Order: sequence, then structure tokens, then C-alpha cells
Amino acid sequence: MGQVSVRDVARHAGVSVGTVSNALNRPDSVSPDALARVRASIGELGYVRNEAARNLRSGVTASIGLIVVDSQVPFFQDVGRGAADEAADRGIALLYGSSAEDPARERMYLDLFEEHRVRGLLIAPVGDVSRRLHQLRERGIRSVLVDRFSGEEPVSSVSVDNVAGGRMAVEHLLATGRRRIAFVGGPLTLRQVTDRLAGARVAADESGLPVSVEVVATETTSVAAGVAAGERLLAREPADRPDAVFAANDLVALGLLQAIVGDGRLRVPEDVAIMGFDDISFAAAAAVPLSSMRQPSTTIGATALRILLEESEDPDTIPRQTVYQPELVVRRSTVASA
Amino acid sequence: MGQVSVRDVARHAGVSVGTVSNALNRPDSVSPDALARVRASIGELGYVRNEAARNLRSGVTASIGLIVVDSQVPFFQDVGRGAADEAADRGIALLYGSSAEDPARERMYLDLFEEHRVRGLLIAPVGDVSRRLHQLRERGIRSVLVDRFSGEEPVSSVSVDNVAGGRMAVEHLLATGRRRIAFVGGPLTLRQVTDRLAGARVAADESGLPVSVEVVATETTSVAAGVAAGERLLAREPADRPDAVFAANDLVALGLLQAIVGDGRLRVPEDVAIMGFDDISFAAAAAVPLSSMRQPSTTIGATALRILLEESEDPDTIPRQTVYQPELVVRRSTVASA
DNA sequence: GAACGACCTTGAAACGTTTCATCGTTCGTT
DNA sequence: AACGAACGATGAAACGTTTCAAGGTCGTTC
Repeated sequence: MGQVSVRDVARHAGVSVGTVSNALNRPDSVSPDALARVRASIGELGYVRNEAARNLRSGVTASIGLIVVDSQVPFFQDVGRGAADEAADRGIALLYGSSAEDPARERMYLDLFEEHRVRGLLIAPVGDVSRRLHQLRERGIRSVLVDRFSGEEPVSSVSVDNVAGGRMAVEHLLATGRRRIAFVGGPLTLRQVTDRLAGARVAADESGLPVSVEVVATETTSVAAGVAAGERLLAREPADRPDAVFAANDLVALGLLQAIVGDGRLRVPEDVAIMGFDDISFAAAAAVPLSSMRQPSTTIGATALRILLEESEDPDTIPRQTVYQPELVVRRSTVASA
Repeated sequence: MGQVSVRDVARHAGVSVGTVSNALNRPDSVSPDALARVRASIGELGYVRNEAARNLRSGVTASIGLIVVDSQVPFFQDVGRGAADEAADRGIALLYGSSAEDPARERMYLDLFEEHRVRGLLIAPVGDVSRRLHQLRERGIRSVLVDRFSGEEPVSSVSVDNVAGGRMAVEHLLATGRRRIAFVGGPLTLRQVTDRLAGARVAADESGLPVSVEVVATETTSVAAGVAAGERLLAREPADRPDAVFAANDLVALGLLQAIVGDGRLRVPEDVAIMGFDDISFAAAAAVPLSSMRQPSTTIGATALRILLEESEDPDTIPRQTVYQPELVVRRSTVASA
């Protein structure tokens, strides 16, 4: 396989290799004549820059790593898409990895990406990676946390204000006349879940209304968990049932919807309102379109990538937290006429 | 930033750089004593192999590229996950790109990945890339087509038998007593769509029953297109309505389901059965769980990756087509008691 | 007409690996 | 005791690029 090198181009164009390199990277510093000849030769010979050699010599890599918790979760897919598109615009390749909620797998990707000397790392961590990220940073690889508030750590982060989101969600339910609210989700060790619940309680407390907020804990935030929780609610005495359910995310909400609508005894939203979180694309496509709190998922990915690039260019920038506010999206699962 | 190189390790362990390299890549050819010293030094110094230098010198890259049509389509997400997991097991990084149905974007990723000298390419093409893939192959980069039968081209492919899938879907509908079948999907220029339709017609023809197969064309295979098609069906005179709908994919089917169930006049499956294709994870989570044709999406991705690696190791292998058979998954949208 | 800048170009060094021909030891055989 | 195979270790060359000090060629200025 005859790989065409910068040397071949130089010979063909009748210039030195240094000039070819300049034509490629600093076209202004090359005479129009030489530039044209180099470009013609590149076309004729089919030269394609070797990124490995470029990286090796210059120390600058044109790739970044993305490690998400679960590639099956729509939210992370959107984040990834936002980051990938933003990277593509800059000619940067995205190394993709999913930890599948397995800390060992997460470490494996961290190692792999370090070997590739990625310019930086976008990560939604599952295990405790703060020491490792610190180490990477000392070795010149910056990280930005995604969907996680870094707070104490010396790392930038891009996330959503889950407390505010929970609060807005429940304020909406209260404003539409609901008073017996069930929060469905879990595990309650997950920061995103507890923040949303905390926000829900704030809304209830500050309303000055006689509101109850009951917690129906699930083991995961999945459709199946939502279905199971829905069946538990249906098995209750009618008087004990909530008149609104706030789900920790849309997957749980869709599960609830399936259980309740499928059962047929309760109408949504007349008998019970259902509120989700994330506004994944399937939320609007549900049998009863789902009200939800929209997260700017692709924007989160794009912003995280931009911050990462800025920081990797100037290693002295200090970490910062970017927090987006979620947005209420009202559909028929909470308001019949929506 | 003090990058630790193989030279530093050699010095620290009291051996030559060649021995360090051997310890890393051919541990059997190094004496136990030297091996131990090298490994100790690696740990102590925090040495991390530089993949760019390795790649440059050896000509072997530890990364492959994946280009999908649309990162929003669940099917491709599953394919990508299958490929990524398989790659991770081998310590290979996955460069991820989505063409977003834009041929220019697709070309951009092809160029980018060539610069990275990926070992090979997994691609679900949108534009006409056969010439480009041929060129890449001559330059040592093999490709495997995903979700596309290569047929004429000298490229391997991994796909699903869409004709058989369409046939099995309609056979199921006929077996459950349906006779007036509507096929909903589009555009009819898309091979996957026309194959599924062709299969549907085969089933109808071969059944020997008085069956009608009507085509309701949509512009895309999306939830929105499904909703629109559903509304069109509802607007018809009851006598003109089909008793079963076979959707080109699950997104369309979910749209149909939303329109029909939401409307409330028709019951699913009593009045109309709905059959999807792909068996995406949300199919089971729909208000009325959706019958569908399951594609082994992650297996497709994993297989494509394996084939790619085999071919890139031995450039003389001849391209082959791998075709999987889809599998009928019966749920309540076609059979009330399922 | 000499001196000076401005502007391009040059060519060798360097990046961190792997490769490979060569060299030293050791040990079993004769 | 001599030989040779087997085994490990060595170190310089090479991969394809970027970088950079140095050199070359003009035109301008005094």
C-alpha cells in the first residue's frame, strides 16, 4: 500500500517538506505560487495527512473522549449527539465509550483514552473517578463532567438544575389542582433523583396548600420500574391513590402511563396526572403525550465540548460550573386540553 | 508536563528500550526477571503507552470508525452499542460519527477517519459512497456496510432480511384473521421500506386468501409521519378502513398507535391491529405494547465489527454478506390476549 | 551602493514507538 | 574441551509529521 507522505508531495511540487507543512497549516506564510503547486500535488497524489504523526510531533491531538453511563438512555444519546456535532465542526474526532454503569468498564475507557492522548474528556461518571481525573489533568488531559454538578472538585461541569426542575414540575401540578402527589423513582442514592424530589418538596412546602408528597421508591429509573410502580398504585384503594404522579424521569413516566392507561380503570389526566422529566423524544409520542421537564440535552453536550476545548487550550483556566434551567413542557398527561 | 516515555522506563528498570517494548508486546520473549523490573518501573513511573507513536511506527491502528445515518434512530444506537462493546473488549477505540442523512457530512467523516488511519470503517451510508470506499480499500482501510446489503459491491455487509421480515409480519396478521392490510411508511425509495413492502405482498399472494394490501406512503419513517397517517386513516369511512396496519418501522407504528388510541374511536387490536418493525425498546413500553419484527441490532453491530477486524488482518479475504432473519415478537397491538 | 527588513524557503532535528540485525550467554552435545 | 543452538538483550533506524534556526532573495531607504 503506497502511502503518500509529505515528502512525496514535496518532491512532486518541487518544494521542501517544510513548505508543504506550512502550506497545510499556515497557508498565509507560503507564496501563492508554492501554495498552488503544493495543493495541486496533494490532489494529484491523493495525499492524506497522517494524524498520528501530526499528533506525535506536535503534541496536539484532534480527538476527545466521551464516556457516558448508559448508551441506552435517550438523554445521554442526545448529549452525545450535541458533543459530536460540535466536535465535527472543528474537525475533531469523538472517541465514544459507554461504561454501562460498570466502574471497571469506566476505568478501562479512561485508560484507553489516555493511551490515545485525547485532548480532553467528557464524562458522566458512574464510579468514583475524582482521583483518576485529577491524575489525568496533571498529565495534560482535562475533563468536563456532564449531567453532574462538580461542586467540590476542581473540574468543570455542565448540568441541569434538578431541584428547580422538580419544583417547577410540582408547581405545575399544584396549579392544575392536584393535591396528593406521588413521587416515583429511584434509587434514592442517585443525586439526580434526590434533587428532583427535594425540589418537589420545596414546591409543596412553599405553596401554603394542604399538599401531600409521598415517595414511591423504585430500584431503577426504567420503563419496567415504572410499570411495576404503576401496578402498585392501581392495587391500592381508590381513596389512597394520588391524583398526580411526578416521575423521576420519562422512562418511569412512560412505564406508569403504560400500566395505568393499559389497565383502563383510571383516566389520564382526569383521574391522575402524570409528569415526567427529561422530555425525551418519545415523551411526545406516547399514547397520552407526556408532560415533562425539558433538559437542553444536546446543548449540554455542545457546551461541555466547548468548555473542554477552551480549557485544553489554556491550561490555566479555572474550572466552572454551568447549570441550565429545565423548561416545563405541558402536554395531555397533566392537562386534558393541552 | 513530564510525559513518561519508554526510554524513561528503560533507564529506570536498567534495560534497553527494545526490551521494554518487548515486555509490553511480547512478554514471553523477555526473561521473567526483566519483565518484572519493567512492570515495576511502569507502575512506579506511571508510564502510559503512546498510541500515536505506536500507530505511526507499526502502521497498525487501534481504532475503527463508525458512521451511522441518524444517531436519533434507536436501531442505529443499538448497532453502535453492539459494535462499541465488541471493540472495547479488544482494546479498540471507536470513532463515532453521524451523517445526519447529509452526504456532505458523511464525506467529512470519511475524510476525518482516513486522516486518523482507522483500521476499518463501519458505515450505514446515506450518499453514494462506493467509489470512496473502493479508494479507501486500496489505501488499506476496509469497510463493512451495516443495515445494507452490499450485493454488487466488493464490500462486506451485515443486514437483515427485510423481505422475509415483511412476509412474516403479514403472515402473522393473516393468521390472526386480518384481511384488509395497510402498509404505512416511506419514502418508497428507501430499500428497507420497499423490501418490507415486497415481503408483505408475497405473504398476501401466497396465502391464497382474499387479501388486500394497500400502501399509505409517508415522507419519512418517523413518529410524526405515523401520527399523520393515523389521522388520515381515522378520517376515512369506517368501511374503508383497514383491519390491520403494518408499519415500515416502530417509530411509524408508535405514531399510528398514538393517533388511533388517542382518538378513542377505534380499539387496538380489536378494531385494528398494528404491527411494527425493529422492536426498539420503546415498542414494549407503548400504551398498547407493540407487536414487532425484532432485528438483532446489537448483534449486527458486533458481527460487523468482527468481520471488519478479520478482513483488516488478512487483506485477501473476500467480501461476504451476512444476513440475519428477523424474529416475530407478538404483543397486544395485534393479539388482545398476548 | 551599502545596509536593512520583509518575506519565503530550506533542511535537519525531534516526537515515542516498534522492528530487526547483531551480539553475548548459557547449556546441552559430541 | 569445543561447538553450536537457543535464548535474551541491545541499540540504531525508521515511521510521517512539525518546528525552528538559518539562509536566500528582493525591494526600500539612507
